[in-house]
This record gives sequence, structure tokens and C-alpha cells, in this order.
Amino acid sequence: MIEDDDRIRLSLVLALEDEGYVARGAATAEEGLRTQRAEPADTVLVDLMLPGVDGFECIREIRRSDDVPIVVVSARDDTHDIVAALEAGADDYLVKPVAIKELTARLRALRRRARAAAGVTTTVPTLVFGDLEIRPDGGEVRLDGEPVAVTRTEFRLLCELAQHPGRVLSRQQLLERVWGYTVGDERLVDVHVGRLRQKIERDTAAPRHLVTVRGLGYKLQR
Amino acid sequence: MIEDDDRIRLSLVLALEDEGYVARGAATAEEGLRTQRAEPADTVLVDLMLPGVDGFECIREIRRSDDVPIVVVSARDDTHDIVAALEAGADDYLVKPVAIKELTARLRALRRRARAAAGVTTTVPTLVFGDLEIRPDGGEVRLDGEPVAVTRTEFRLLCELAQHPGRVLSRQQLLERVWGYTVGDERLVDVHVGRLRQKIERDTAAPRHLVTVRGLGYKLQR
DNA sequence: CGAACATGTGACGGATCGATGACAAACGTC
DNA sequence: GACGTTTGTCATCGATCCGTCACATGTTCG
Repeated sequence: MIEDDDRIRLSLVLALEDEGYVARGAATAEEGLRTQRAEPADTVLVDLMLPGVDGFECIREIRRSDDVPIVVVSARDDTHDIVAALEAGADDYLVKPVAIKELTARLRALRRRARAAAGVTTTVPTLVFGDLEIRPDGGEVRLDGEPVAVTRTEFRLLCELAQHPGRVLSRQQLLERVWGYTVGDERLVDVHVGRLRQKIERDTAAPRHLVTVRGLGYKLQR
Repeated sequence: MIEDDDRIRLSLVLALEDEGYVARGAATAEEGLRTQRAEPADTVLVDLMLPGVDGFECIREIRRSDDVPIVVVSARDDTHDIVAALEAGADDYLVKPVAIKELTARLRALRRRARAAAGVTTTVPTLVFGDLEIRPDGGEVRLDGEPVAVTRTEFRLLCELAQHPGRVLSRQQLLERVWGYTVGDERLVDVHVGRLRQKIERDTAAPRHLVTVRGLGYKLQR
């Protein structure tokens, strides 16, 4: 729980512990981010008005590397704040003073979903795109049965595209999923797609699998 | 959206459609459950006070077979109701009157999680308008099964119209949703509709799908 | 019947987009 | 520590697209 008001923070931590939770507090965003990195909690509560780094920025910072459920607990009940917090990556937003029973009920609802998400481990069999075979597990790509040497980045890129056959992925999506960047130069994707094409397409000018959809992104099709 | 008050239900459905969602309403829990079984929505909004089967029971009934995100929209702000609804299986709880911006922000946050749980593959089905097929995912348009080359703007325009079959969208609405403009020359829409017609209509003088409704705007019909 | 308004469409210049080769830094291997 | 490989940045070029305008056509109403 990241909250600068000592009284509120302590009482909420105590109330949560009374309900059977293991809770700990941080008085600033910096402290909260540090402990979350060092010893990740499975849910984060955060106030919006914090000294120094504010709640919105704190949420974005957590989201950069962590998919943990985030609940905002704020005194402000303005729609703009609610929307901004949710857009920043929060999962829920409660207005102070919060009823502890409501808070725990919302935490349970949230963790029900988060748990379901964490439970999905997809072991992918060989993906076949005509003469192109991709083994996500084996780290192998074959063209007409012949192994093709692709680099790690190219392979990840290919797998990401192969997991959504025929679906266009934007450069932004690929940057996020392959590189983990939330910001960055989208040209980077072009370059790697180009390099990948040299290896898996017979005619790079008329690609059969790794297709450009102008203005939208790239897709892999059969 | 399951809500017995006609006024509220209609205004919320319209507001959601204005935001770009495809929404439909049901006046009773029974009706809502039936349509959800027949044609499942990807998110359910439900009121608590319903005639006959009430909201709590409705939530439990949906949860028996469906993991769809459920949001309660109720006039009651009692902690007991909130806790009971969340315990029954709801994912979020908003108190009327709801700000449409907050509702959509919460829907986005919720669907962000639900999507992750579903295994990342949220495939939008192909939209079919007679001989015209649109694949929002694949960035692809087909006429009689033959791929048609459309530009990004044309594609967005087409998708926007296709999401609301038969419904007239004003130039202003299209400017906002396709271009993101709040102000701008509405003639711009005309030009792109014209160009799109050249590609997807056999006789542009007598369009069969992309129809002008004089004085109001354009619509896409089967 | 004619004016005002709404819509269709061709043309054009500037803006944008994507492919690619060159290069330097970072990385990994021996 | 040296070498080859991989990666990210940059600049350039050609192709395409976009938005605006002008004019033609069609429609509504006084």
C-alpha cells in the first residue's frame, strides 16, 4: 500500500491484516516501487496524491514491468482522475473513505481474474505456414524442411506473428511484445522484418508469408 | 446490458454505441440470460434491482457457465450490496448515475485483464455484408472472395461503418472515430467514402452496401 | 423555375510510409 | 583480448496516400 498519510496507511494495513491479508506500507512512490521490485506483492494499493512521483506516474512505472493487479485508493472522486488512473494501467479505483469489506471484496474479485490469467501456460506445437515451419519450443525454423538460421530477435518476432495467424500486429504491439518497449522507434521493427524476410521469403519484394499491411503493421499468413 | 428501466437502458446503450461499442439491451434477467446463451457478448452490464430474477441471481447464473466480465450498474451504494455482488461473481460495481467516460475506462481496464486470461487470442470474426467481407484483425477486405486493396483510412472508415450495420453514422461521428478530429471539414468524409466506393461497389452510382443517407450521413448495409 | 444546399469525383502537391544499405555499438565465443 | 555476429540507429529513395480544392451533378424548397 503506497500512501503518504501515516494515519490512513497504518489503519488500512492493520485492517487488511485483520482480514487475514499480509500487508505492508510505503510512504512514497519511490519507496513503493523499490520494495515492489525487491519483493513483489501480489496486489498493489496506491494513493494518487503523493509527494514527489505521483500516483499516476507510479502506476505507469509499475506497469512497465509488472502485470500485478493495481487498485487506486484516492480521496478524489473526479471522473477525470478515475479515467486517467485506469488508463495509466490501474484495475480498480476506490474513493476514500473506503469500507474495508468493499475493499477486500474488490480485491478478491480482482485476484480471481488475475489468477485465471496467470494459470495459462501455452505449450505451442509446431506452427505450420505452408512451406514454413516454426517450433516455438525448439527454437527452430524450417523452410521446405531445411533449417533456417534466424537470430534470437528474429525468432521472437516470428513467433509473436505466428501466434496470431493472419492477424495484423502493429509496430507498437510488436515493440511491446518482442522487445518489451513501451516507447521506441518503430523503424526498428521494419529493419528486423526486412532481415527476417531475407531468410524466409524467396522473393522479398513479393512476400508470401510475412506481409506488410500498409498503415497498420505486419502479419504472417499461410 | 440488463436493466429494467427503459430510459436508462436505452440511453446507456446509445452512449456506448457513440463510444464505438456494439451494445444491446435486455429488460429482464431471463431475457438477458437467454441472449447471452444464444449470442454471447464479451462483457455484461447488469442492474441489481430487476423484476423476477434479481441481479445477484442473474450474476450467479451467468457465472455457472461463463467467465465473461460482469459489471454491476446499480443505484444502491450500500457496502453490503457491493460486497454481495462481487461475491456473487461480478468484476466491478458502479453506482448510478454513471459517467460514461468512467464506465468505458473501467470496461477497458477489465477487458485488458480478461483478454490476458483468454490466452491473448481475441479474434474478431469476419464481418460479412453479402459479397463483402471485412476482417478487422487481418486488415483485409474481400469482394466475392477476392482481396481488395484499401488504404488505412478507407479501412478504418469501413470497419467503423461495419460495426454498426444499417445504422447511419454522421460525418461528424466518422470524423471523430476514424480521424480523431473533433473539428474538421466534413467533406473529407465524402471524398474517402467516394474512393472506397470505387473499390467495393460495382456501380458507384447505385451503391448496394455503402449507402448515402442524404442530410444525415452514411451507412453500411447487407 | 431557379436558388440554395448537399453530394460525387477528378486533379494535384505535400506528407507519410516502408524497404534497404551503411555503420557503430553491444554481445558472445573462443 | 580478438573476432565474428547481432542489434539498434540513421539517412535515403521511391511509392503511395491524404487532404484540399474546384467543378459537376443531384436534390430540396421557396
